[in-house]
Amino acid sequence: MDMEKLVALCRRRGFIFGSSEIYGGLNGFWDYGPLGVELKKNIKEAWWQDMVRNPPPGPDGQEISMVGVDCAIIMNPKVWEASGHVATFADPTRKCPGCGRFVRADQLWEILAQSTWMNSLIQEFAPVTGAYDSPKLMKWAQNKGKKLAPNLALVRNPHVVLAFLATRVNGQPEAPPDLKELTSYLATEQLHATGLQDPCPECGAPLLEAKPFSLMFETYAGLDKAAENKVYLRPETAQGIFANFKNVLDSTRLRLPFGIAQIGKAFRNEVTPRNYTFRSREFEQMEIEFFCHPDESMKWYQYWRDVRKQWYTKLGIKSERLVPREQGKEEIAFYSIGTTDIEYLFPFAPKPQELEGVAHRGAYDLTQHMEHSKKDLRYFDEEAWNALLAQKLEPFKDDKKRREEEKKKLEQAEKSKYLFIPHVIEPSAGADRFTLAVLCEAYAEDTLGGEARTVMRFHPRLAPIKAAILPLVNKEGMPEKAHALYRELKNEFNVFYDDGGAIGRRYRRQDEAGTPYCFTIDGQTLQDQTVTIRERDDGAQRRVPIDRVADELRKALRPS
RNA sequence: GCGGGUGUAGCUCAGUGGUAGAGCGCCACGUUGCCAACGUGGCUGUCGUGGGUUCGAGCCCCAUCACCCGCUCCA
Repeated sequence: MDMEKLVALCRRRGFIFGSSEIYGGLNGFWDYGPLGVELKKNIKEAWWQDMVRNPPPGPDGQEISMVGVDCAIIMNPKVWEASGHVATFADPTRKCPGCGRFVRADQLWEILAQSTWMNSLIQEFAPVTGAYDSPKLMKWAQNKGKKLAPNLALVRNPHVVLAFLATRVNGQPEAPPDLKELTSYLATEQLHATGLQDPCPECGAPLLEAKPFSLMFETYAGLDKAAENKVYLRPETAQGIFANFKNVLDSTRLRLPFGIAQIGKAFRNEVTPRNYTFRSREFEQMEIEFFCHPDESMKWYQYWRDVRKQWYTKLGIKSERLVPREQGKEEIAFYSIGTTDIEYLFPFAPKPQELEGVAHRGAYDLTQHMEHSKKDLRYFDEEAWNALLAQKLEPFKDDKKRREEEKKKLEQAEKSKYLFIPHVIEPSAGADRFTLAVLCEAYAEDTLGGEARTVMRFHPRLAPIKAAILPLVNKEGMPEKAHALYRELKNEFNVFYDDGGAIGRRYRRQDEAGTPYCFTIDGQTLQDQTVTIRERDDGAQRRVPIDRVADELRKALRPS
């Protein structure tokens, strides 16, 4: 499938526009048009219905407790210190003017030690003493260096660089330069103008000064744009859930295990927004934090991994394009016990791309918030504790004094085992990413009755328009009859009335919008009260009594 | 940020210095009997933006902006 064709259709039919397009747009931001907003709304509603209001039974067939929240986008900035976002999203980063790469300032030397050109260069030095000789370095600069580190000062201007280095070595023979200093000399072309410089691990060019490169959008709460008023637009919705963990517990009578869900916007100042809406700077997440006992967490991790994959399949994503992938050790977050990415093979990328991450986050988040907020976020398993008490105290039920003694003993010895920080399973899905996957998956070109057509094969639950109501021709009372049906269905469904142009053209228009059904009122309708149902996917037609039409739609739109 | 590409009607594009065009779409009227029918009429442009060269610039030159494609991040 050709991505450009999809983008063109989305624009032409009003699914997706570039944000603020009349001013030339804004990179990384997108608007949903009349059809797009319905599609995305249907996706979010399907998720809410299937995950929050009616999640599938648990691993042992039990009911799952799920509730929702809707938190503010802007939170107390301490939330982001606790979550680790301020630290990991705002590391001092140095940019390379040569190749444009960003390098974490604090890891520069570790990264350099692994770089290709550095490893090649280092072989030119004597292994133990670190001594060097100029002709060897000159030779390296003129051969290997040209390929491996084209922007390195030593490569660009070897005579000058080696002269500087010689001056340094001869000037202080009692204190020879260490490898770090040596490398800096080799990266410096104009010592007196710039001072010693640090090379880019990729191309060797002198790196610019370190700057905090924050992926979080910043703004100010209040009129005074002072540092103490700085706040962030949330980079994920999850932290609102963790911050409200205790509120939800205290206000709902929920017991472990249970989940809290949230759908909402999140913002990341991505370096490179790309691939249509796939990597946007403003996007919407559908997140669950499922809290459970540490001993049961693996069971729940597997449960959510399977439930989430099945959900996508159920809504029409073909299984061969949808792949769960267990993250490897090198990419997994340090606090995570296991993470599965559910990926979709988009037309724009050779490899499947992440739609959702199902992460086992252990007790990391609640522990962090406990430390930073100084609030006790532990969970006391009262039921289990009471059950234990009842069992252990049973022999002493007639001896009140003895019972109290035993109870005290038990409390000292056992009670702490029932007080713990829950573990968390986090299925975190991208609403815009799934919307894009649905669009890609739905797009099809086929022939119908010998004519080529473009059709969006959305699952009926997701289709922006559920049905079109069409009078076959605009006479003999057909428009009136059709309009009455339209008025009735409109109470319950998003339906569309169209009497413009020939019937064939109207069918094709609905095909491009992905409308699964067309109800056509014709001459026969006026006699026997039946209408034609025309199916989007194959153009097949059948007659149905006009008062059964709403039932047909209801049946097609039922979740399971 | 860096490199490469693109920018003319809603869309796809033509227009190599001399009056801005075509097809599709869209709108109106007529027609209509199940798959992008037909007829008639109509709307649509700071030729991305700013400057320069020229008697004259959509076209040549400079600058600038936006978007697209490739490089470290991620839902």
